[in-house]
Amino acid sequence: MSSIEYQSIHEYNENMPSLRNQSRDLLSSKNATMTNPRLVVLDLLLIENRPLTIDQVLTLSKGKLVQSTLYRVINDLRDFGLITEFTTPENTMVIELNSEDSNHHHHIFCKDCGSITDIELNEDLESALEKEVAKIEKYRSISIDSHSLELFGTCDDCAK
Amino acid sequence: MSSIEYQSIHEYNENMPSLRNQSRDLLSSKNATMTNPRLVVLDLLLIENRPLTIDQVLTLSKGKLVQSTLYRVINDLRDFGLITEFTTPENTMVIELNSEDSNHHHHIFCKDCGSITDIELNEDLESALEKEVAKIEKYRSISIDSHSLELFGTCDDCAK
DNA sequence: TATTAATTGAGAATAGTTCTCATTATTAAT
DNA sequence: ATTAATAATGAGAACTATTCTCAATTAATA
Repeated sequence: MSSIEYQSIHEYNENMPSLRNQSRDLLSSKNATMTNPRLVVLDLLLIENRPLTIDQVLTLSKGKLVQSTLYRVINDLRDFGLITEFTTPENTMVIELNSEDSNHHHHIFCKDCGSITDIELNEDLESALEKEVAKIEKYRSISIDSHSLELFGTCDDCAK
Repeated sequence: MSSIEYQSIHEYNENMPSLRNQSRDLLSSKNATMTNPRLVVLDLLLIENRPLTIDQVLTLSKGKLVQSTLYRVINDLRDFGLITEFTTPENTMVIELNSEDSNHHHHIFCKDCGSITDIELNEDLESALEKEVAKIEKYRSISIDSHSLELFGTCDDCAK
């Protein structure tokens, strides 16, 4: 994986009032204790606005996070319902903010640089998919809670 | 995960001539050296006819496989193109036979017992999906090699 | 059957994640 | 504001899944 993923166009520090307030709001909406590591993780997810791997979070936070704390904080934030956790095809853990307005979406994985991009299917296809899932449920007498479409390929930057 | 996954209705042993011959044929079709661990893994995938986790393979092989050898054999068989490797939502490695006649398919994961079931989408939906993927490729200027739909839920047995 | 090349078995090494527990920070109540 | 009670952190140990190492074994080739 190239190092491009570890760079950010944003210069993050903890003195960005509106950012920090958004993170505070997220924690207080869940009645969660407001601690620094939690705020740092939320700040990063808010400012980057994309799924991040553990390594990316550690790198982007520039030594402000202890690894064991990060893992614990991720589990906490997931339990609060603030983030979602998933893994790449190469089995790397990725976290993503559950924003209020974010619709159901899927992911594209670039096999070269490891970047992960959110995509939404067009409405017709998504509803066709849901109908098909309903059919499968009925036909197999199983109950399906959720589905996820993963696309694997090469992103534009890496194709060059 | 319940232990039901580790049981099999098949009584496997190495003296099943047609089974063993199928495994031999698979290896020779790839000009691969014919060793016992490789044959045991292929035998199991053939007789079980479903995706298997590492633990399932170890258990079903009843001590005939050494763990480090199993991992190496899995990598070999994958490199030969005989099996495919993927992971469950809980990050467990799963292997599956690449049978000649197996079409493109997807997986249902039961979150209770961990069973994995193959499904095929109906043709119309699969082709709609492919068209949508082509659109995404064009629109995002990326190239997509493959896609996978994962369904998460509870299987009939576990729903009881 | 002998020689060469490939694979195995057993355990050590590694990487990713979770656990432990004493210390520190946060919250709630005064 | 201060204090007491509760919760979370930091640092490293422990654990788990996977890969690596290498001498011994097995398979393929001539």
